[in-house]
Amino acid sequence: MTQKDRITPTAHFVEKLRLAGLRPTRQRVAIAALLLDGRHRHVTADSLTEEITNAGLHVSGGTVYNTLNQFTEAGLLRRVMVHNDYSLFDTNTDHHHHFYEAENDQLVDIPHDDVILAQLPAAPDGHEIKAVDVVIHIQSKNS
Amino acid sequence: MTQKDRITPTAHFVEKLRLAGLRPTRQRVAIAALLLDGRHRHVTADSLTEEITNAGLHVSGGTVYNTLNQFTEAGLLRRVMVHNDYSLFDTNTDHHHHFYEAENDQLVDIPHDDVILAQLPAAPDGHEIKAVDVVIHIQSKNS
DNA sequence: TATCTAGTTTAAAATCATTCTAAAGAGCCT
DNA sequence: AGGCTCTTTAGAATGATTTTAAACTAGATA
Repeated sequence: MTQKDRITPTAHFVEKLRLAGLRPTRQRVAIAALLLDGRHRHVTADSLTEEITNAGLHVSGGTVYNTLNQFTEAGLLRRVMVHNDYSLFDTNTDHHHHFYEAENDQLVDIPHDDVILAQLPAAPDGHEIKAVDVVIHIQSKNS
Repeated sequence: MTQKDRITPTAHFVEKLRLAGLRPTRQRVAIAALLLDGRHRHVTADSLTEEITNAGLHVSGGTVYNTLNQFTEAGLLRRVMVHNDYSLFDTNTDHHHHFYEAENDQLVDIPHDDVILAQLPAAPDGHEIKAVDVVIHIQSKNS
């Protein structure tokens, strides 16, 4: 297969990584191709490793973690806090919030037009707001 | 010292635990006396263990964790999600939110009169809202 | 008050996500 | 190609939390 056959050419991700100040290694390009294709989803180190394996590739565990952290630091991913059991990464870095259903350990995006924050409190003296994380915990009605 | 000398008599916590459906064991009463005295603060399993030690008592690590979880389940404490490194428990179970300063790993309550949520989105079909967690990440301006 | 039993506590081992380590490998500039 | 630095790797280490199996206790009952 030629490069032309791909929807998103490798060169695109190489460029994206360079812009983020990350050297485009084979591993990082592969992970970028899986995660930074514009689709919005939530991954864990584990689920990503599985995807990599399913794609017939191999990236060591340590590198998966490093890459996830580097991508987050570079603003290519967003870390979502829902519990202390493991880290969740969101490929949607736009400002948005989540519903979290503990029963199934399921995270769902809140439609962005469902305005939530009408007003933010002022940050304490000498500080500025960096990010706002809203997690609405939900449960099935029959419980 | 007599029971009368104490600000909050042990009987009060024994009752509180009974109401929560928890057998008032020596360990649980001790922890309740430390955490459920009405003061608002944030503790970790570690900081609580330290407090217990400073009070001249001893409760095993496993029990500290169990108790923290049971109190949370019973609604006597609230678990706050700020990072994946360890669990934080809030003795203030009222509806309120937090500022989180990653630099110093510091959690600060948002004054309850600083209204944030003007409107909540509807929960997905068949679900209801159990809790809303808002964490505003802040950082010092000179960085 | 002595006895019983289910619920608790204990110390220690086990778990598990994540980070660290030291050595081998790969971009990339000249 | 040579070389220098950044990366990756497998495996060991870390650290918070949970689990284990045995010892203990609250509270009910006789």
